Amino acid sequence: MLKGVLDLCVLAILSNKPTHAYGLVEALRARDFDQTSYGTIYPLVTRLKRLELVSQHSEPGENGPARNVLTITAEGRSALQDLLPVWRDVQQRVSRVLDEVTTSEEPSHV
Amino acid sequence: MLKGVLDLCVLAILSNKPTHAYGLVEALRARDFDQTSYGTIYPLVTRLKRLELVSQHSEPGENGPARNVLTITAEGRSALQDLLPVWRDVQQRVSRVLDEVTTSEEPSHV
DNA sequence: TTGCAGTAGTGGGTTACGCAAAGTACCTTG
DNA sequence: CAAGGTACTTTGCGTAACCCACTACTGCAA
Repeated sequence: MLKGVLDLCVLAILSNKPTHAYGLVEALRARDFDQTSYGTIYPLVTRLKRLELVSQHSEPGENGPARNVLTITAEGRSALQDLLPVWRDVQQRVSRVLDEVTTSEEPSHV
Repeated sequence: MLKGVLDLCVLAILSNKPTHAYGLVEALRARDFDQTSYGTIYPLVTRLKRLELVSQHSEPGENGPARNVLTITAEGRSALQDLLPVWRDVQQRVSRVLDEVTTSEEPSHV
């Protein structure tokens, strides 16, 4: 249902600017997705490539080996636009259920 | 990371009033969790029982077989209170990443 | 008795995430 | 030029969640 939010995040980041997988991990970690590791991102990227939502091309590394830079495709942007409302929808549904809790709880402490 | 939101929803509903598993499915479906099925809820409930977050007692069914009514335990309420901020946190992190998209996208077509 | 609606439960398949480890290419230093 | 460090890539395994399909049982109505 809502697993795959990482896909969404990766597409979002890529829609800003092309990045290589290693950079994606750094970007996500900088955004408080601390536990995100290479073992999570690389298979995810492979999946996105297979679905042709991102394309990959090699660039000579500035200080290191060549980098496989990932660029979001038109299809990827389209998928992103499709997924955005899905996420917002899930978010709303969950929030609505959770609101029932706080409403029924007396706001005693805190 | 955020799979398991259903657990959160179930706990939230149970915190309002005790319900049997069958009723949980109905409650969730009424809240637009359309694809939620018995095969999803029953194992989930079993898990919650094993963790002692909910307790179960049998009640004579009004129109049908006896119902196994689920009640949230104190431990369950505590877990719920712990999980709530986690969800809100994930929600915020994701939203922040996704905001980068809409910000960088020019609002041309719809 | 048959049939149907309400209720309970299980098993399998798919997929995603996290961990850990390893392998490769480039640069720097000695 | 050799050694080591760093940037980068890749893979495999384990765990767990969700969905689907199926079975089975109870009670009531026709």
